Amino acid sequence: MDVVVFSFRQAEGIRVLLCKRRSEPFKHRWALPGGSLQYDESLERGVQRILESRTMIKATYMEQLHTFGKPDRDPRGRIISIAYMAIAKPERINLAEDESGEIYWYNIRRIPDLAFDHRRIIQAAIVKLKNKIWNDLLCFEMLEAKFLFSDLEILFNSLQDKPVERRNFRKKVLSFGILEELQDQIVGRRGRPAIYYRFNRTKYFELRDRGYNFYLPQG
Amino acid sequence: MDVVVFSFRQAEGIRVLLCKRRSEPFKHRWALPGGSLQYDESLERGVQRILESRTMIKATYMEQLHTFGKPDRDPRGRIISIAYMAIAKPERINLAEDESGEIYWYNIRRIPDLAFDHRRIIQAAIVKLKNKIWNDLLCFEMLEAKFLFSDLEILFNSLQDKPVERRNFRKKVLSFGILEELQDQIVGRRGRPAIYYRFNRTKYFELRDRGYNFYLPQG
DNA sequence: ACAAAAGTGTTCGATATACACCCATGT
DNA sequence: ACATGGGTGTATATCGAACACTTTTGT
Repeated sequence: MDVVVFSFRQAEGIRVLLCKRRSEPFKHRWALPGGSLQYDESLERGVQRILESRTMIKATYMEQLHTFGKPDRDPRGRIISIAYMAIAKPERINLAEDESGEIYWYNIRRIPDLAFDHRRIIQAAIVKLKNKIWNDLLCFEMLEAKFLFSDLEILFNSLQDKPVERRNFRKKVLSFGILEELQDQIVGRRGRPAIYYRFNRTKYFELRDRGYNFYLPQG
Repeated sequence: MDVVVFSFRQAEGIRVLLCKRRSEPFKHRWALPGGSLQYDESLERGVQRILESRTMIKATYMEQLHTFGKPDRDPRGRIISIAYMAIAKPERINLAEDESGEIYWYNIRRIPDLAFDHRRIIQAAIVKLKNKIWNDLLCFEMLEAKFLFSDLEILFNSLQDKPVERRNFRKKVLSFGILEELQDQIVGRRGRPAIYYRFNRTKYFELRDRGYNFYLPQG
């Protein structure tokens, strides 16, 4: 199994977690965190176990991506990879200072050469992430509990070429009625202070279950 | 691997191909066509081979659905199923006269008790089919080369409770510019004769590649 | 005062929605 | 003639697209 773990911070953009391989094949190449499923664990538990044992990072969201099974995808023989897509909150990111370590968060626009077919897997995960963010508001899984509207804006912008139109974007997102404005303001920065928002998950699920459509235009 | 094969005919609606199991476990229960992947074949080829050997039916469209891996999903032990969704054209359907045979097309609203977790797999496939039909016009994969607008209408109606509004539906679908009106008319039926249409796949792909959005409203 | 970032309203065009009658054939 | 299924047009409401200036703070 392999996992594509994404995280987001305003300063760094969207990043993917990679591990440097310690053994052949592709020794010293960067690769997705991965490993073998144990006999009696579910797929989800297996992915969690592998991720945590390899990287000490816990995913806050996880979903099956695709199963990759080309006969020649692994030089060791017939190995099928059930790939998962996951999201980790930025507060969990405190390892890996630079690329010289064993683990590193790479910006999705600057992925190095990877082992196996892992580049393809990441591409597939990015496509899925995009869809989920635009259609299912998965964006809120990528933000901290309190966030600024500019965080959201930058998150969306890091997934497409043309930036969103701020006024329309704001209007539409707020119209869903799933954000709570906090009294808190961010200070100590230049410019007008921004308002913090919180995601109301309960309301979101309520609407979702009633078939409400969270599609965001201008994607 | 297991396959959920769908087909459609105006008279019968959307149906799923099921096989009666010949061996334990779940002997004599209905189940999805399935089998084991061979060492050196790709997932797609494996599914095709299994489907054809079990049922003599060739799928005209195929796509990976999901991998099901609960530890207890198979009483024989840890068996993971990579499930595919497929579509067969109605002209391929000429076996299986009734439910007493080995193979039968069951209407998706009248699925019997199934072996393993196959009911879940079918549910997942139906959700995916719905999405694909509404957003990617997968509907045309389910129709014959020549078809009537009423075929389309009935196909859409068999996936949702409220019927589509005929005038709006027609207007929207025609606005995509991917249908060609044929000179042919259907005869020998009561009522005003209907016009045959043909799907222009080339135009469809052209538009698709330019990011055209084939979303159909009122879903 | 100025630079930097946050916030806001309106107009216009496109498209989804709602709705009811006429048409062409077989019987 | 009538029953059956096929085909069509228009008016209204909603929503997406486009667009530029004001506000509030730090320096």
